[in-house]
Amino acid sequence: MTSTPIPAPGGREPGLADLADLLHLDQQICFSLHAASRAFGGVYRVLLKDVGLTYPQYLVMLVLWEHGELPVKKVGEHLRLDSGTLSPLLKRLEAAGYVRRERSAADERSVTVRPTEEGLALRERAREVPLRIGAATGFDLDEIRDLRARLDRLTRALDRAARDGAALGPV
Amino acid sequence: MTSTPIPAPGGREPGLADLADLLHLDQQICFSLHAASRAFGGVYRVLLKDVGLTYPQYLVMLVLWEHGELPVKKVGEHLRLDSGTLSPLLKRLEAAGYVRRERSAADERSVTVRPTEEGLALRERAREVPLRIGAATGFDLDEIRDLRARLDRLTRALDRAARDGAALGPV
DNA sequence: CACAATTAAGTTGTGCACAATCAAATGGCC
DNA sequence: GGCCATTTGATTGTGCACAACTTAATTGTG
Repeated sequence: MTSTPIPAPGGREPGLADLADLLHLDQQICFSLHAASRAFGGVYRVLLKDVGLTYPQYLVMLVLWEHGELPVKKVGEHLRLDSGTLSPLLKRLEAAGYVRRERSAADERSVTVRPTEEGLALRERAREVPLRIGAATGFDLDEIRDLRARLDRLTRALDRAARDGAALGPV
Repeated sequence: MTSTPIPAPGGREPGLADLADLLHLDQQICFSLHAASRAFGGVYRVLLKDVGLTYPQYLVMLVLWEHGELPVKKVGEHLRLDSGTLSPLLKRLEAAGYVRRERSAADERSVTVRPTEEGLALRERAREVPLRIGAATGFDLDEIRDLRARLDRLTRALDRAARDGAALGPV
């Protein structure tokens, strides 16, 4: 199939001004996202310093607090991270005493990650983090919900595009 | 000042359900952003592979294509990156032949980054990237604009919170 | 049972992000 | 001029993200 640069959902043909705009907006939407993600990282870094976790480690602990005990594979599915990222991260969490990793008896390929007592206790110390993050955003609940929905839709579209590469092929 | 966990802009007192919700939404908004940012990275990785740039390198080249020649400091201001990130990145771009770095004669502390002919030629090869990214998002121009505005507002709020730490202090 | 294909983790290598630190150059101020 | 704070990059160290590869265990199939 040949290129349809932007399949305008409204069915409207983009004019020249829109196209010129897009060449900038492209830069800006990805950059805005990148910047927002790093800004979040900065706030989490401050908040989690006392707790003793990095932001990705915090995400892993959130998953474990909720599910209690999971194979590495499942943790990766929840967070969309692969073993190349999780293996060293989990080792650091284990070295810090927050989780234990054990080979599954049922399936020797699988490694089960389980929060320790200390890891569970960490939940208390991180209890206030969500509210402070919420306050730092300056967004109210509805705005957060709405933004989250848009981002998730965006992620699904991007994942789809990257997977089947349909929109990415030669123009 | 004491804590006002979420200063609801609507003036509405958040109920218990909202608060419980927030403890999850917090996780979800930061995670959604994180995921969207990485999803973008994946699409850019595919698109830029042929061009021979990583996504952050592409951002630097965008800045240089637009401004022609800048001190490292200015590049960092445009992208919110510090020298610890830019120095090795720029060295890789120089090794690839896309930029040249020269000490400024006027101020020996400053290093000027200038795209080479090859670096400028790269612009042609990256010309279609924005449209393909736009197509991959599945968003139309208005949606992109709107999302960008929200993200920028979020980034400003988070930066402010991280800087003066007002919202981050002990509750 | 034997053997190929698949799956789960781990390992290695590259690159980005950022804190902390350092060195050199500059500019203001007495 | 001499001194000190500031500015600008570079360097070092830690950690995340991901591609490519390896190893070991499991599953499927003839």
